[in-house]
Amino acid sequence: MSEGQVGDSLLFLTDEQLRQGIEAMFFAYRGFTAGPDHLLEGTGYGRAHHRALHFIARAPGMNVNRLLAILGVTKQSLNRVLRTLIADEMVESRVGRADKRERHLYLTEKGAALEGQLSDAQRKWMRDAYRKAGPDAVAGFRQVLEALMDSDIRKSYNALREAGA
Amino acid sequence: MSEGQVGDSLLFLTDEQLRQGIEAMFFAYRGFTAGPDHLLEGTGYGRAHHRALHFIARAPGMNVNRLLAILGVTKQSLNRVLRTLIADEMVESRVGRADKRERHLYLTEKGAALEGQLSDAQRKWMRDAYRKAGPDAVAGFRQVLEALMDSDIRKSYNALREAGA
DNA sequence: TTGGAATGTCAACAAGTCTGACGTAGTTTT
DNA sequence: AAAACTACGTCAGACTTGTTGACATTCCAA
Repeated sequence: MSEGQVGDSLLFLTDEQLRQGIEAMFFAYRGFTAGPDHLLEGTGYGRAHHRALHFIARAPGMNVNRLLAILGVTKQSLNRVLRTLIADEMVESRVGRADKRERHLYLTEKGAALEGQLSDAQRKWMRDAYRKAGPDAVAGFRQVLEALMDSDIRKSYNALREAGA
Repeated sequence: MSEGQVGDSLLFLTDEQLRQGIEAMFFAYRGFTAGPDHLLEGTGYGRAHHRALHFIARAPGMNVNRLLAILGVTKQSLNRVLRTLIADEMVESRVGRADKRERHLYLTEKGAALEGQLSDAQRKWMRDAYRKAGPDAVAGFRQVLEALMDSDIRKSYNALREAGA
């Protein structure tokens, strides 16, 4: 692509700067997921289970379709994860009252305990990074992340923000 | 971004703020990888191949062990990827001059062309996000990402930065 | 009431990761 | 020179997580 070295105020957009950003994103994502991944080692659960638990905790009563859209996987893929979580009594699936086709998802006590453990580890990692970088850096971080999202995904993200805030 | 309330300098460390950061990271990573993933659809290659191509492009002549450490996978896993890339003449593996046990990796013209395509797509996505967020946000973004890395990984990251700059 | 759409489940398969064991060539140590 | 170690490749087997295809149930609207 070779944006060529433009002028001063755009100099941070050289290919080299962009490449560094790409690599930073790659490496940071590893650090970001390492804690929960490690906690789940040998439990029979993996990252997919963590994600499901996270969003069910975040928006209890959510139906499967909604969760599907958030996670961006096929329903079959999610179903396998959900099946084991339900069998292990981590998640409860209740038939919808208004529409009986729907299944609404809730964490059990056991599920909430596990989710809390994973969440704590990940939040701690995130908090330490935030502290190191400082509040202004955090604001910028969030701005760039939001700009990196696909526009459809950004809708899910904002819906969750509003629900959670 | 609308950090909402805030005001005092520590409010950004509430659990809710941290959860939003975690979700933003998750969703942003998806947007970040979607371009190359889509380009590779139906080519027989996947994200693993992209990563290998990226780092070989970044530091040509790198040996297998070094690449292994950067990617954080086992040699068996990397080997499968590398085997197909070499068979398809995307990557060339040359016996080391000083130490003949080592294999040094280079992109062929064909490999460089493919890597360029993938890289262009990802840089374009990154550039657009950077433009939307602005230079100050980018600086903060990079600071937080660096703080999110595991310390071992940060060494690889910085080694690449020095090599590339 | 009947047919289509939405929701969710079951089954089979593919990609990519892992561990473990082994082979070969080259290097270093003794 | 022999022994030990290192770098790399490969085979085999397993697991997680993603995919498509087929199917059952439920709802809604023509």
